[in-house]
Amino acid sequence: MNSVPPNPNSNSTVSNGGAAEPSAGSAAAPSPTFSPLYQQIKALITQSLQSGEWKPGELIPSEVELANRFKVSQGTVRKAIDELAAENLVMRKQGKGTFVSTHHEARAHFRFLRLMPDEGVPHYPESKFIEVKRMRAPADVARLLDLKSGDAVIFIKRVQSFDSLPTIVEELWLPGMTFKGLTAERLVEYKGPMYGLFESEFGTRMIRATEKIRAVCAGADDAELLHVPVNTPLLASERVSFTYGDKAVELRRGLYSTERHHYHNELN
Amino acid sequence: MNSVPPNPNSNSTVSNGGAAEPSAGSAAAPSPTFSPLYQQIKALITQSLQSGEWKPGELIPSEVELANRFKVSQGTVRKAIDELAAENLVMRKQGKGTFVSTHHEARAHFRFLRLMPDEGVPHYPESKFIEVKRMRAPADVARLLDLKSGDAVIFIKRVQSFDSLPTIVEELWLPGMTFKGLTAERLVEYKGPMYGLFESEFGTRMIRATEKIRAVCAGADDAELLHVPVNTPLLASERVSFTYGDKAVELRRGLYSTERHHYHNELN
DNA sequence: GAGTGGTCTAGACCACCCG
DNA sequence: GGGTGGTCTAGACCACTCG
Repeated sequence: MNSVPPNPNSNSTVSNGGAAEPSAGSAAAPSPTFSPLYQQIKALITQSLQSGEWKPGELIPSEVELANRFKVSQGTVRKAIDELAAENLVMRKQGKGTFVSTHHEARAHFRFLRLMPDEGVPHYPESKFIEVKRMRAPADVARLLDLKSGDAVIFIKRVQSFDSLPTIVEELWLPGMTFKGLTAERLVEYKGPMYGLFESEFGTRMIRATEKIRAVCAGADDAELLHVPVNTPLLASERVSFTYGDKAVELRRGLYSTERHHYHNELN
Repeated sequence: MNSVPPNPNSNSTVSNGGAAEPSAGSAAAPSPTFSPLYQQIKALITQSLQSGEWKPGELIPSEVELANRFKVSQGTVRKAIDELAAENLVMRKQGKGTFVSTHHEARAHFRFLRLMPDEGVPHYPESKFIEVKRMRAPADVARLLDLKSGDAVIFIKRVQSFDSLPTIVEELWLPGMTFKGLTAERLVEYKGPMYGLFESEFGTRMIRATEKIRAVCAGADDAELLHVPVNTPLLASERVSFTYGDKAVELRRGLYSTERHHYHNELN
């Protein structure tokens, strides 16, 4: 019994401190910056996602294939993919394979849209665009998007309606660099969530976002757009969305009418 | 090579459809209700948590010990504990062991309190209790807490202040059954988050919650309590909190002043 | 039946903590 | 130095999908 091969830590493309030489038992400090193998694999897979080697909606190579490619065991790439799945970058489907997540799916639509109807089933709103223009980033926008004040940004203002009832008025700022060529026409003709368009047309996938929410009173303009009396209380949300590498690529300020809807949240 | 023992699926306390008999290869349908071993282990561990065999803050048995107890491999209990840790029921500490999570820790305090200061570091507010009484559950409260209308509930109203500035006014309803003996005195003298008291004194641990958020205008009473003008816009939150077994054990309705604070959320 | 993800095991070794 | 969680491997088998 117990005659397993010495497990030479399978040298490979990736490693920690030392290059190879796993033989002796007491040499080389345990590497001050220790990073597990599966984290390195995860980073490599993430790179392939970011670079577009595997596009949203597509099937990525199987676990065994990736294990061979990276010269590690299947269990290790498995753990890497587990984390990517937990972060919604990838979706596993037993018997079929692992797919790159996409914002073109019913499942993804309510990951960022948290406004739910008080009654009835959630559904996606229709958009009406009020304004789309290129401009220079104001100081506050520049700061949140990690740009320089005065850098080119695209500004979008729209109203979203559920069952023809205007409920959300939103202003968006996007880095001009990243969204070169985004036009009002393209926005209007596009059906489905805006993040789907960003992903398909500009190769920019929203990964996560942070949101700050307040209560405010409706001003005259917004009251008119939302068909509510002036001074109606509204939810005000400020959202910054991030793509790969924690890069901020969208600032979105929304006003939500909460007459027939509420902001839904799960605390875990 | 390749002379591993036949892996008799190690019969055990737990199992799926068939009792044992893992020998033949083609008998017994693959059990219509298949539940992985690690899920069964997870359920068993959860039972021990719920029953109080291991109390909040305490060390639970080591992975190898649990593996022996349940007659499974360490890897299997590991996967079970992984999920419990992901659900915040348990906390792993390398080199020390696995501990039952508790609401008495700085880490846990902001899991349910999402109101953050616009500037400065988050800290926990001071409470001032306005009212504590036993009453019969109104219909809407009964429905949300899964009680019968008229069942005994405890009603609590309090104001919470950050740096002596009143910011939150909250009304809570708790099932009288679960929180027998909860008094105003006990609440007042207790320092720290209320969920800590619930856990220590009543053996009821809050696991998760759902929240619905709206914008409203301050009425006269609430405006006075929060030191804001009447009709100031406020965030209104309705939270239902759950303990083990998805049992609702708290209804909390809060009004938040968002002059100097905001509701913070992460979208993943 | 072949391929993919999902489960389970057994064993080795590593990083971390503490007495 | 011994215990605990954390990583990694290798291999077997299961559940699911699809042609």
